[in-house]
Amino acid sequence: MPDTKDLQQALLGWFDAHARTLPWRAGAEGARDPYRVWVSEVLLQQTQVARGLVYFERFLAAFPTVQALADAPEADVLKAWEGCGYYARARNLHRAAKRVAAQGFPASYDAWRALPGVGPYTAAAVSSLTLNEPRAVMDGNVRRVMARLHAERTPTDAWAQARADELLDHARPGAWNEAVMDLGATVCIPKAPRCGACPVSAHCAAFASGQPAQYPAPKVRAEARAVQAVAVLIGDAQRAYLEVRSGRLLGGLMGLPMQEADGGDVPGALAALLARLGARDPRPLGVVTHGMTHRHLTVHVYAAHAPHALTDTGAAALARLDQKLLALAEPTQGTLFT
DNA sequence: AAGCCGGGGTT
DNA sequence: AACCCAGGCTT
Repeated sequence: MPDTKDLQQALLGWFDAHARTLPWRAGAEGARDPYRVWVSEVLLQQTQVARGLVYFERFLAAFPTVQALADAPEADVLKAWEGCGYYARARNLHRAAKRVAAQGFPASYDAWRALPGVGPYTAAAVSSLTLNEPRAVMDGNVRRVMARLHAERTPTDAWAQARADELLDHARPGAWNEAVMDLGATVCIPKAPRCGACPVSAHCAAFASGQPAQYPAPKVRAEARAVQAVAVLIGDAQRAYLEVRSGRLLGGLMGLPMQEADGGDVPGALAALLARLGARDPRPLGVVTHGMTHRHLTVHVYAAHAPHALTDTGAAALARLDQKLLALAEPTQGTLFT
């Protein structure tokens, strides 16, 4: 591509003037603190920067070093991750920290890629930012920027990675990667790109087309499945019987006993759940709806009695779903507005 | 290649 | 309420 040098110079010049100041960007370019960069990149998978900032500070306060993380019980790690979602990220980060604490930080892209929870994106980010290794990151921001530069409506992963590889500035790979992602996050945004503020609009085929937001075409998404379930509260909002969730959904976190209602058979699911718990005297508390990417949960919550040990709910790592379920049990303090 | 895994923001 | 966003792992 003839104008690659111009494009690189324009974008890096913009980045040098407008880079976001973020707590994981401390340290020399190409030689950043690997622990902070790694934690931030895992945290920022599927999480926007504004929200990631809160979790980053909380996580670093709880586990200031990779050794501290490796030494912590998994329950403590999940507690620090509570509410952030995709909890496999936290469990993989914890497993990987044990390896890093024993063997030292990986010294290459390939070594990073071998850690659990580190895929092509995270390995490229960490190896470029901390080792100055020339690896082009490819995430949602980069895919969108590449699609627009080339006016490509349907960029595949392989195509976008190849375009990112072509443009990578090998002299400053870390800064380049941050620059492309900052551009995608703050200027080349999905809905209404701010082309007037873009340092590379002169190189952009989508801008030239006059319809930059048409690139890339929106992805077809699977419809969320509606799921009915019942949950049983034994105890109250502060102390309740909690189970460790197993399986893929919210696995590893604590939560109220819950039972999916196959075919929408809520009474049947309630009966089955009460029988499993040896619980009696069910009393309806309310209904909670909770959206997750691939399903829309409607949970019918009942209070009941059973001889089970109660747990301090404030100390357990709970998903947002369970925080909503427990909120139904809060004592009614509603005299102010009645 | 396709489906699964949370949660929050915007409209 | 409906829609948008999105990396890694599993199958």
